Amino acid sequence: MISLAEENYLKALFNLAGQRGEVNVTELSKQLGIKMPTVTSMMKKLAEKKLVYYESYKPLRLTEKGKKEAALVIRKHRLTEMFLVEKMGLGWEDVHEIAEEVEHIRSTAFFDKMDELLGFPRIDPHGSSIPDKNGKFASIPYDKLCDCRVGETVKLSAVIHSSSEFLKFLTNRAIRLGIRMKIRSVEPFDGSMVIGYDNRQETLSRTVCERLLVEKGK
Amino acid sequence: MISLAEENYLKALFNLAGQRGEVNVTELSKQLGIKMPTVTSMMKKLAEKKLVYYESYKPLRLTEKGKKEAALVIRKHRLTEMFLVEKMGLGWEDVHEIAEEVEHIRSTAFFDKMDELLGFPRIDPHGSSIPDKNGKFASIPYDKLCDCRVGETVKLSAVIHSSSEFLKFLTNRAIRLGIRMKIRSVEPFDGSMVIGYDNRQETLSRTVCERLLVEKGK
DNA sequence: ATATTTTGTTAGATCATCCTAACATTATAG
DNA sequence: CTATAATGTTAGGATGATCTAACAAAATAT
Repeated sequence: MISLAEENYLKALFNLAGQRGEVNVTELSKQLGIKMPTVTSMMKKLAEKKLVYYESYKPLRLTEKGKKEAALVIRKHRLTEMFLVEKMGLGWEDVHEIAEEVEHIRSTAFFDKMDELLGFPRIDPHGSSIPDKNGKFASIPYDKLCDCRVGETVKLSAVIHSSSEFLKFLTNRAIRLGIRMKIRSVEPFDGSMVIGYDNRQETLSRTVCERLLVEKGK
Repeated sequence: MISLAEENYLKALFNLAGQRGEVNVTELSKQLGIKMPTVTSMMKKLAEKKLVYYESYKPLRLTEKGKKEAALVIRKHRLTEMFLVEKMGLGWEDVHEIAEEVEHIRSTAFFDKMDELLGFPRIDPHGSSIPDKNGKFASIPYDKLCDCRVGETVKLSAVIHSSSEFLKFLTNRAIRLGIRMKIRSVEPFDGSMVIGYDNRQETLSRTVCERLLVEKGK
């Protein structure tokens, strides 16, 4: 049995693990707001449960089992967020916090029902992939907006690591999932882009463009 | 701040407190499946928080503050059950267990939204009263079926302490909220009643009749 | 009215999760 | 290539919620 605390560690590990799948104790500690010694001892416990690979002074990695468990928590989180937004009419800014609690509910029937009512979506309201019942992510080949070229027209399909500030930023500019954007120009100096959409035009910083995932030729 | 464990004690105290509002340590211990010494020490803690009146060897009583907090948990539980049944299409038998977890979610917005989507019901799918945001129960003057007299016709409006076995029992006999029942006879020996409804007739034990809440003259 | 049973409390332990302070290792910068 | 900084671990302690064993009070039964 995986406790609520353990689930939070697994989820954080999953979210922090980049391409290499490695995470520092310091990073994890900051992400969770939990002091490093506590993290270390929890890593030992998770290692005993075969959920993480842990060796002193080495970076942390999830085992396959750990990845699956993390994915199942993420599934519950994302289904909840989507359900709250789409079926209950709550605001994007409110749902994350609620989902942080709901994601720990044991009943799979509850989440499977949400899944069904939502029509088995593979993408959540933030544009992130929703793992299936087995913890598998559907791989959807997105490109970062910042990797596109001037003149391309693309469809905004997902948003990375959305904080509520970021979501407000996007909302304020009427940037939402599904819109077509045309890249009018790129500033070589700082990588900011001028984007046209919906009869309007905005300059987006590199930081923003790295977080907007698009599909080309759509 | 009231912890999850504390909320469970308050809820159990509320549910066990009858007319007199008093509960034994033994009863509470059995209800929660927690050993008596643990209950005693929790009572001391809740007394410090002004949620219960506690004196050694005396029955336990909730304070007004304790009643309010308990009512708020019960509100969340009942709204959840109703939402799961009415809006998500889950079965009555499944929802109790899920609601036991959901009821501890902090966000009041979440439950207020359920309330709104359900049309601000004051009665839940089990026929129990749903407290409002301030922890107030709408007083609905029900009578127990067993307190009615032969010949009376009454409307079934609520069901007390519904276990899934009890709900199945009722379903099997097509006894559901809203039906009119006529009391055909009462057995003085054991208090069982013969009831007519929907062109059928059933004998209900005293135990069952104590759990069926009805409105007279309706 | 005393003995027995039931009920409730105290004392002391365990387990999970967290903490701080001190120490150890690894990485980095002169 | 050492000195310093950053990162990670160990040791020991706190808190919340639980337990068992032993004791105390209250209720009950003969």
